[in-house]
Amino acid sequence: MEISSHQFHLLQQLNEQRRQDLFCDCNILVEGKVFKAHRNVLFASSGYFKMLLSQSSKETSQPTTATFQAFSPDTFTVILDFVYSGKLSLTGQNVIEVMSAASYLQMTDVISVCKTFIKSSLDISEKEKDRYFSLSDKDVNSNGVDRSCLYGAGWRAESSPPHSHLNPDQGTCMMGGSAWSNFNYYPTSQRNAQQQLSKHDQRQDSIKKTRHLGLQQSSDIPHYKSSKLEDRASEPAGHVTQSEEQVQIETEVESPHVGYQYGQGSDVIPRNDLPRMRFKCPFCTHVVKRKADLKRHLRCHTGERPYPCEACGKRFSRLDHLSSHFRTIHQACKPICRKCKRHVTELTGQVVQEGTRRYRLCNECLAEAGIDSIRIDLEAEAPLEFPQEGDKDSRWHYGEDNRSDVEIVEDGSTDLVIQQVDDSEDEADEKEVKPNIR
DNA sequence: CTGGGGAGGGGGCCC
DNA sequence: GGGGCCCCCTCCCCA
Repeated sequence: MEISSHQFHLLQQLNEQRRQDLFCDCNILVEGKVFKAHRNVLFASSGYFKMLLSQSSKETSQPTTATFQAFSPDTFTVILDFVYSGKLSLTGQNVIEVMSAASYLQMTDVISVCKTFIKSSLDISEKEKDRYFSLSDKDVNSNGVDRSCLYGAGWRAESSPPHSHLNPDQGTCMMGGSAWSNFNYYPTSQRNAQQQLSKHDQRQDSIKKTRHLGLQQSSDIPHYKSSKLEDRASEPAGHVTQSEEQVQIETEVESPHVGYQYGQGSDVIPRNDLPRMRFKCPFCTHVVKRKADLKRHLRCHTGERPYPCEACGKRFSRLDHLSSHFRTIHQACKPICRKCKRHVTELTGQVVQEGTRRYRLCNECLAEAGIDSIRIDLEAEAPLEFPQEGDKDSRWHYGEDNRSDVEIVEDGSTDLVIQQVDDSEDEADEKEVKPNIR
């Protein structure tokens, strides 16, 4: 006989012990803030802690201490609360950093829920947009539902409120009906709600001279910087609370006389232009016309890099960037001498290979560099091309398990190979060989 | 320290 | 919707 409430109560007790600092044998230091927890619980919840605690399990008499700089204490609070309660408090502001931290801590369930949260936000985004245009749904966000979103993955004994189920694998995984809706179309609402500025946003700032919103990003996503976090936090005047903003937003939604606010008032998109710009990024102020473009744009927030180079292992967020990288770095497609920049042909130049990198040199520069005497590696003369679909034996194939964010170090000193330039063949390769992207 | 060039990355848009 | 190209910008390395 199984008592279903036992697990829930057990976790509740553990959480209580944590709060009272009872039997806590692990200290987690996050940016100076100390969290106390139980090794057993952390071990069972996180692949990272499992590995960490396995290694330090011999010294059980000493409390284990783990230090993190990759995410903020607030983010770790969300994670730890989830570990001890099965409830994940996601909001539009924290979802990226929580997902990033979960990735760091190897908590696949949390990652999965975050992804669902993001995905669902897009759906909501689209629906809300439709509502915006029709202006027929006067109930939009008028129910006062908190915009933060609570995901429960575990033992919720209570009956579930009428929320939509997003992820069956997460147990009673729920999300507030109109959560995020306001993040999707009304940039003014994001100004104060979001805390950090992504590199993307910074760039937008510099390019378009519009003041964009920040996005909270984890510091372990290298190309995001949080340097403007403080700037955001100290932004003066005009600051309104989220609830105050919500009122403003609702006013904007419901009043046909109010124009579409974009940015901080400096850029106002006339309502007539709205139908052309349909998809609003939930994390920043970026608006695109096509859903596919938004999907692509979102990768700059999620850090997702689904396209690995099978030659060097470097990963890219976009197929065309991978393709460009492969042509430039591994195929020596440019008929330009790397040294003197002159145009070279198969007669006037040769391809030089350094590790996985290939480039062209004219005969003069080859002779000047004194590398014309190096033997020609016959194997390296095989055309360097994107492997065909299913070509698992390709020399450039990097198996799924071998994928790594760590760039493979090229050995340019010993593996220098020269081969004849054959422009026609390269061009043929370019046309015929398509990237092997999965 | 600075300027130039290569590579990566993001957006727009066409096919 | 995906693939791909073009354009532009930033970052980084190197001379």
